[in-house]
Amino acid sequence: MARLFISPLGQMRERWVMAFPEARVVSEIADAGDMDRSVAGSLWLDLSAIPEDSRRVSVVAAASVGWPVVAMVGVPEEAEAFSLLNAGVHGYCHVKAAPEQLREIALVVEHGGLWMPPELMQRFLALSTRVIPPAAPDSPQLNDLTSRELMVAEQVAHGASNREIAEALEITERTVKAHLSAIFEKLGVRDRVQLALRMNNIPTYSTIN
Amino acid sequence: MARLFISPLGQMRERWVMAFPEARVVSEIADAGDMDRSVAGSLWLDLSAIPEDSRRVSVVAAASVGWPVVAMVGVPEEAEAFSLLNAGVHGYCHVKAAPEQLREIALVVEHGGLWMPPELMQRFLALSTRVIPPAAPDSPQLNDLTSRELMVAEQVAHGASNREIAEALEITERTVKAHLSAIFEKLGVRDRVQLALRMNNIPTYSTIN
DNA sequence: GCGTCACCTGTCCAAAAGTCCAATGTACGC
DNA sequence: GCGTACATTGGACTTTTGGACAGGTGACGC
Repeated sequence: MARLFISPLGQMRERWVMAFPEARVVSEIADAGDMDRSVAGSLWLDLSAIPEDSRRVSVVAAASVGWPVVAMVGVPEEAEAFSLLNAGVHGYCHVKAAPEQLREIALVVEHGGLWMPPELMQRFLALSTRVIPPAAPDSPQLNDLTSRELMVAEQVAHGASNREIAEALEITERTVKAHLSAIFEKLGVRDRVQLALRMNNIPTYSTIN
Repeated sequence: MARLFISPLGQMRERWVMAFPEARVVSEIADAGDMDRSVAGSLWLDLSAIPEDSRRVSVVAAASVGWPVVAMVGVPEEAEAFSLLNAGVHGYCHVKAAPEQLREIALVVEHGGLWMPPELMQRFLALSTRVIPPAAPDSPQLNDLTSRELMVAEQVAHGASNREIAEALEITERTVKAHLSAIFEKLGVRDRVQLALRMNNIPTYSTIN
């Protein structure tokens, strides 16, 4: 199993060597061209010295290699973690992670898994229902809506005004309001904002409290 | 490393034995009470024979044991995968997965990772920006907002009314409106619904067209 | 000191959103 | 046929929202 570290400094940190004595290191992704892609392995990106706004492009470039990519940062942060996952990383950890942990992470990502610090993982799982595509809403109560009501609700879920909905469905604005009142009642929300959030599987204050 | 299978049939499938000759099996989660929790291990839930609507509770019960849980289903399906992840599973696979794959999955989840079929994983990562919590939005334009404006925007993102925001921030409803006007202007949205969607990284008609 | 900006507030006004009560037509099952 | 659910609309009304115009404070840099 081959491990390639990419660090602007161009040299291995002590911990990395302890975890993977045989690993190689380059200072830029472009320098990785000569590696043997026929063997399995993983790519380890040191992002700690790279400015926030160019991290994502580095990740995308690294991901194009084909090996799973682990992003290492100075301070793991929720929003960034999700952003980088979106860019294609399979691992996200502290740049000063202990050797045993590095090996653990390698094990996970090299076998098709996703790894991030436990707190982040927990948070990520808790929020995962949000990624459910709008086409497949999970709220059982939505079945209570009539077909027409559902059409109106979907428009609201996309930010449409009453007038726009009326035009789209070729009915009166008055009728839109009637449908909306029925929808609010059935779903237990109080206005279109909460409806929009509900339709997109996003919790609101009223659903929390 | 201990593996415990939970299957309504109460017996191991051939593939499971091939993957983990030493694994145990029980027919219900409640029957797992006598196991030794001091050693590390994983829980494998056979959900193929359990009706859709009670799968989630089974998972929650299993997750409470403390070991990582792998859910095995007849037909892996996107929406269900995300729902079960939310319920706490760390693995989601086909109930008829090959022994080598089962071992791979075990390796991943037992080392803190998340495993699901590659297609689902890819889809999941692609959608992951959606889970970005409102507290840490990724839209660059949000940096233009002042701290106070951001507070108001976040409240709206959770479905709060002007009155509620005013109370929460201890300011006048009038001031809330002033902040909102500034927010609409800066973010280029026209009303609170679109703001709420924007804050949650959900596209609206106006952002599409 | 002076300009700028964030922050806060006020009044007035108009539009949008939402509710209550009531009515009509249509489709469908028993 | 009759009851029920649905879709549609109207009138009248209240509440919420958002914009226009105007003004106050305090912090901070030059």
